[in-house]
Amino acid sequence: MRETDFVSGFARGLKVIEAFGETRPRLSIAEAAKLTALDRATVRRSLLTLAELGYADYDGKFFTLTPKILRLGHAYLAATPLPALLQPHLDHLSEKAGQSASASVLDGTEIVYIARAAQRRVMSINLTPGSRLPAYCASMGRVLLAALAENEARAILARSELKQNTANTKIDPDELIAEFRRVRAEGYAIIDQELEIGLCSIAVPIENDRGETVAAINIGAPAALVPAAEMKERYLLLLKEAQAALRPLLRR
Amino acid sequence: MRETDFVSGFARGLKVIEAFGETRPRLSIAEAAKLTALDRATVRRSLLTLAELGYADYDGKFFTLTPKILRLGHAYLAATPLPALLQPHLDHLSEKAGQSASASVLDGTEIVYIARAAQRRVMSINLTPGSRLPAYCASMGRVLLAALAENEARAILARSELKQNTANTKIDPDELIAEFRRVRAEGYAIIDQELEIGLCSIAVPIENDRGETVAAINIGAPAALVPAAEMKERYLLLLKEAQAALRPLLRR
DNA sequence: GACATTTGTTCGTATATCGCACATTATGGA
DNA sequence: TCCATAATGTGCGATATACGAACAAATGTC
Repeated sequence: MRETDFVSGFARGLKVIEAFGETRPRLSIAEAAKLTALDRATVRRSLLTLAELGYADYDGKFFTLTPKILRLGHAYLAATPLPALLQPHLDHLSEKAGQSASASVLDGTEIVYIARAAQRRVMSINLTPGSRLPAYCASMGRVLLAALAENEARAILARSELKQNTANTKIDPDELIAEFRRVRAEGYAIIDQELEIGLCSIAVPIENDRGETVAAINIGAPAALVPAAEMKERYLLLLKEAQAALRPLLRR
Repeated sequence: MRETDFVSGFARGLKVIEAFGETRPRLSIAEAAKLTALDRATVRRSLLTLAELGYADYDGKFFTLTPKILRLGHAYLAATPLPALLQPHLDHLSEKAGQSASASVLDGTEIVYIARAAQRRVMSINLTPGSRLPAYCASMGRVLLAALAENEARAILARSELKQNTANTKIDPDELIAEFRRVRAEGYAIIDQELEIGLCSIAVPIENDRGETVAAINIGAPAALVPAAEMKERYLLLLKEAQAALRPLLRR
């Protein structure tokens, strides 16, 4: 790609959108400039452009995103066949297991939920398509990282903020790499309260007809009801059935 | 706003992202140019920029969006307090009613789902935060349109593609405006299979402490189990309780 | 296999954007 | 109330981008 094939104004604008995050519903021009490390004048132009197009509101002081911004992310969910293909299988899994079932893909150091069939809430946070969790301590993340070449997985771990969420959380890269080997060999990953106390989950990879891992699906359950030791016997077969049913549907 | 406070390169790029839709998971440069009515050279630069930043993949022929694009929409859901405030109430509603409960806001002629507590699937389509439905034939849409000044509501109807989805669908603007008056007077809207055969729903507005309508919540049920005539007596009180509980929480 | 058509890429130039420095307007504390 | 500080708004030169057209490559058609 040549230098001139890059529209820096566009890239800057996207960076500004992403500056709106967790604890930042409203941003002033100066705040957005600090967060993005862009010039104030540039950020101001981007924000005014967003407002002009209806993607943001401006009260003269603060900018807030409008729901119109959801069109951008939704373009992916609507355009990609994967979520729609997975959804009925998640519904079925969720009903059979009586627990929540989800699907996700890898994006950098995080997993991104692309479909979900929820039962009663068990996690403290609300997961919806688009939600993100750190890959290293999530069952689907383990499966997706295990599918990579070992040096790639190690590189992602190196970029991850390995945080001790609970007493169970594994944060030693070597230990994690060893776990990835086990996941590759046995075809599933189980998480026992490494992300949040009280939550267990089991995940398997979803492969296309060439055997390439394109996503992961999981079932999550309260540790009080389903101890980690029972996850495998209760849910692995169900997950494997979905995995087998999906493989021929995923061409290319 | 001055002419030079608008970054057209950014606006063009956003238009390109939105070109990826329902039946268009993969776009060539020429296709994207047609859809956006932009010059091929311009679209090419935007797409290459997206690819460079990891928001799109490029195989030399077609571009596809990557899950990274979900960060943009998710910035809104994470940044806005409304979805998080509504979610526990939707969970409660859903459990009490044994049906799906949702919340949405208005964006142009459409409602946008911002939170949802789903039970068994009843609709043919899968609704998640970010999903859109035409406002004129959805219960939450009726509530949100009814909250506007009548000329504004009429303007939105004029821009809407009023489609006869089922035999029940109301598509006459005057009839719809009359229905909005009833909704304003009585404080709720009921849809009896106007969007899809077999689906009924009832919605109420969510107001902030100043009485401004900021969202709508609803309960949807299969018509076979809950006839439209029973929706009110079964669910209106539950919805009103949630409405009352939320009002003092929504400041500003 | 040659022609017509579509698609992708490159190039020069007119034009719009960027970042800086400065002007102006809010904000907050004594 | 005043001043200090920070935030926002603006004009301008240097620079980067968009446009349209022309060219190259691929695709489809007969």
